[in-house]
Amino acid sequence: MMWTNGTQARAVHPSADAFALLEMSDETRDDMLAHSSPVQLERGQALPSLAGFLSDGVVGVAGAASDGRPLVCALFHTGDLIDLRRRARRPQGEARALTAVELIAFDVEAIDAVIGAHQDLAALWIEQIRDQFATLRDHCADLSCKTPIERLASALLELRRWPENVVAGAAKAQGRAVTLRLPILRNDLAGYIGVKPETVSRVFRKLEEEKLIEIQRRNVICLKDIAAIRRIANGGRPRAPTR
Amino acid sequence: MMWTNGTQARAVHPSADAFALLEMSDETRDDMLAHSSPVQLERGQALPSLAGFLSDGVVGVAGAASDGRPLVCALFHTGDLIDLRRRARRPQGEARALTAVELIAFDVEAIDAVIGAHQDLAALWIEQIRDQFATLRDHCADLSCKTPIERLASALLELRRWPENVVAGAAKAQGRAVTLRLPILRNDLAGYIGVKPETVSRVFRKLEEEKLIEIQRRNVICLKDIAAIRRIANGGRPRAPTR
DNA sequence: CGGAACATTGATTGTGGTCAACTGCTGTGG
DNA sequence: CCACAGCAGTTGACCACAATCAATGTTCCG
Repeated sequence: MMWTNGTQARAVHPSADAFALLEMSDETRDDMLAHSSPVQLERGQALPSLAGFLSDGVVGVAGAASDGRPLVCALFHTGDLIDLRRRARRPQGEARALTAVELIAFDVEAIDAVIGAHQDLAALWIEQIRDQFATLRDHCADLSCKTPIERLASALLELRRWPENVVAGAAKAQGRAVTLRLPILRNDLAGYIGVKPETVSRVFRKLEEEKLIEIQRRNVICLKDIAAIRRIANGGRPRAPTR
Repeated sequence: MMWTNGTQARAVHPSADAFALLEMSDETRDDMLAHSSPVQLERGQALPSLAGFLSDGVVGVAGAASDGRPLVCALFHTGDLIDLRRRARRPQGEARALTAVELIAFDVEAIDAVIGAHQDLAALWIEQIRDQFATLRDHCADLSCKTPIERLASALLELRRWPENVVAGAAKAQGRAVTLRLPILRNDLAGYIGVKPETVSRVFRKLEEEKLIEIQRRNVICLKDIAAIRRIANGGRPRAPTR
C-alpha cells in the first residue's frame, strides 16, 4: 500500500483541494483553517478528532459490540464534513480510516465559535449533517428488511454517487453501464451492509452470473444494467415464500 | 384510541409546552413560531412538512421498499426537532405519526432564514441533528450485526432515554428496576429493530422467562435487571457457533 | 521466490422469516 | 346482555438461507 509513512510530509494529492469546493467566503475558510490541522492517515488508523473535513479517502464509523464483531455503521467520503460529537454520556463508536486518508482535523473546542461567527458556515454545516442523516436513514432502511443481494445492490448505487469512485472513460461509451472503483475492502463493505464477507462474495458472483455486473478486478466492477440493479436495490429480491 | 377527531380544536395537552424547554431567546422563539403552524395528527397520518418540532408523540420515518415490507428507519420523540430535508433528487422515505402527535410544522421555505438570523437557533439545530445522527449510527450498528434479542434489549434501553416513556413511582422503589411504557405498537417496534412482529413476541417471552423483564400489560413492561439487559444489548448474545 | 493479506469456495447447521391458526381485547349495534 | 367484527398480539410448524468453519485461491508486496 502506498503512503505507509503516515506523518511524513509528501506531495499534495490532486484531490486535496476538495476543501476549496465548499461554498463559503474566504474569510470563513481562513477562520476554519486557523483552528484546524491537516493530518494523513493510513488504513486502520483512528481519527484524531471528532470533527474534521475529509479531503480525501473513506472513513468508517465502527459501533461498539462487546465481542469483536466487525461493523461499519456509517461511511464518509471525500468532501464530507465530519462531526461525530454528541451530548450522550459514553462516546461509543470510533471513526477509522478505511483507505489512505487526508483529513483537516478541527479543534473541537474552537470550531463551534467559528460556526457561530459565520452564518454561511452554519448553513453549510447543517446541510451536510442533514444529508448524512438522510443517507444513514436510507441505509437503515436497507439493513432493516432487505436481503443481502438487495443490500449490496443498494450499496453499489450509493457508492456511485461519489465521482471519485466512478472510472471515467468507459462510462459514457457503454450507454447505461458504469465502471466503479470500490474504495473499500470486502471486509468493510460486508460490515457496512451487515453481512459476512463470504456472503458479499457469493452475492457478487450471483450478480455476475446474471450479467448485471462484471468483476474486472478485485475492486473494479462494471455495473452493466443499472436499471435492473436499481430494481433489486428497491426491494426486487425478497426472500422466497415458504410454500 | 383517543383524539380521533384530528383537526378539531381541543384542550392543550400538558406536554405541549415542550417547545418552551428548547434553550433559545424569546425573540428567536417568536420568530420561529411566526413561520410555523401547529398541527395534530393521529396514528398513521403523514407529516405535512419536512421540518418541525415534535411537541408530543412519536414519529417514525419509513423507507421505501417497492414491495410493502414494513420498516421504521428512524424514530423521533417528544422534544425533537425534525429536519428531513435533503439535497438528493428523489425525496424517498416518509414520516408518519406512530402515536397521536402534536407537531409544530415549520414553513420549510422560511425556516432557513430564521435559522440564519439567530445564532442560538443555528447552534441548537446543529446539536439536535448531530445527536439524532449519532443515535441513528448506534441503531445502524445494532442492525448490522446483532441478534434479535440484542436488538430488542438495545431498543428498550433507547426508549428509556425519554422520560415520557418511563412510568414514575415504581421506578425508584424497586432499586434498579424501571417500568417502561412502550409508546409504539409491536409492529412498529419490530420494523424499527428490523425483525418481524412474531420474533419480537418470541424475544419478549424469552426475556420474561429469564426474569429480566416483566410484561405487565401489552405496552407496559418492567425492566427488572438493567445491567443484564445492557450486557445483552452490547453484544452478549451472539449466535451459537456451528460446531 | 516466499509470505502475508485479502478473497473465494464448499459443506453444514442454527435460526429467523413465513404462513396459518388462535387468543385477547375493544367498541359497536341489535 | 350477548354477538360480532376488527385489530393487535401470540403461538406453532416448517424450511430457505445466511452464518459458521475450514480449506483453497488470488493478489500484492518485499
